[in-house]
Amino acid sequence: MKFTFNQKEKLKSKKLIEQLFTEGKSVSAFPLRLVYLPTIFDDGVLVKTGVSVSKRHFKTAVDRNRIKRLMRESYRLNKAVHFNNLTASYAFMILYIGKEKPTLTEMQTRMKQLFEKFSKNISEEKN
RNA sequence: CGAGUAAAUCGCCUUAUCGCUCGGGUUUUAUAUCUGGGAGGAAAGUCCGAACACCAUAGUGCAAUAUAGUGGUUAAUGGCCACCAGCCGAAAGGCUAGGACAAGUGCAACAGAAAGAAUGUACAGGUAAUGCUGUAGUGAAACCAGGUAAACUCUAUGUGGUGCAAUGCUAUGUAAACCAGUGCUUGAAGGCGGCACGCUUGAUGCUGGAGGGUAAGCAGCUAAAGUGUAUUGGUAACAAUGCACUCAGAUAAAUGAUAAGGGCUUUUUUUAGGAAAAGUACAGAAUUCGGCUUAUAGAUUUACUUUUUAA
RNA sequence: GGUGUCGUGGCCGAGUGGCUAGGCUCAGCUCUGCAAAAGCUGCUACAGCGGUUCGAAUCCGCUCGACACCU
Repeated sequence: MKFTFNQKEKLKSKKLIEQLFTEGKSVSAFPLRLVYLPTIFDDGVLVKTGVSVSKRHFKTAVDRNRIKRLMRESYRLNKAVHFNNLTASYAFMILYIGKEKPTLTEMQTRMKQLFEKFSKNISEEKN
């Protein structure tokens, strides 16, 4: 896996997203929250991910864009380490539930914690 | 110099690494790689005006609604420009929904004799006599006429509706299926701007129930009332002509992240060199334009005013 | 992206341009041995900024916020 995050790796289908929120499970590492659901994709991509920030906590579009960009950036840099040995394929949605504007380093550490929690949950489910 | 007024402009830069997105080329159709482009003055609010698209855009009457000095400007406007008038300011200058109450209807709390079909206080003047006349007092407005239309209204001028989630095409699924009601020339239900008249379409229909599918792609989608500049006409808004340029097109939604260096501002320190710290606004395209309004750290330019105060 | 509706004390909610009703809550007092109930008294409001007007919650404009609808 490379440090990429292009169109194919983004979660775009409206239908899938609705299914994800109704049936999916979640892990959280404040201020992040990951909703996931095992899914099979037609185009052979292992993981599709979307990001989201609430309009309630951040009024202006500039702030929301900034946080989403940081989330995408930290996802891009950290996904290789954690998902290389993933067996099933998943749909992800990462939500920002905090109220303060984060920095990249904060975001990265939280993202790592989130993924560690996630892989722990997965292995427990198998056992 | 300070204080102020008006108009206009800019609103961080450079390099490297890792990414995102659109167009083009090569290779392959999984991709890989090369190359070019990639937020704003307000992209915002959606307050006006248009372009464009659809609604099968006959007509008459009644409603509804917008604007309001005069002239000009424009594709158009409720915008803009010039002039007049009124108000504010010492001035430069700013603000103004700025028609009509002698067409009709309404409204005017409290106070006051009295705010329209009702009557009189004090003082002064005057008379044969009397609110007959003036002043005071109340009030935003008062001696008999007025005020108020961002009150109804009248006058003049104008106005179809819905918005790119418009609209067209393709794909998937089944079902022109089932149940109940209603209707088929004795007319259900629509269309013609809101209502009425009138006109018109009209039956495999319309309404409800239960149930099924999609919620995806393409076009619309960016070369235009375009941008820059010069000249000419016009007091100006603006117009005409010449030359040059091509400048985002995403769709769970790209335009980013990090590092280093440099600008700029403030503070501290230092003896005029520098050093350190902090800060570097408002804010993110979504069919496209012309305005208006609102937010905005800081910087620059031009023109003008100057009562006071200092020189 | 577009269209529309609304904003009055802590909560609900009425209001012709002329002193912003009423109920619930809260606080104090009366009553009680103490509470509850009841009674009396009080507190806190027109989303913000301008304009029209003698006077604005009300009329007009702008701004802010909340909610609903259109695929």
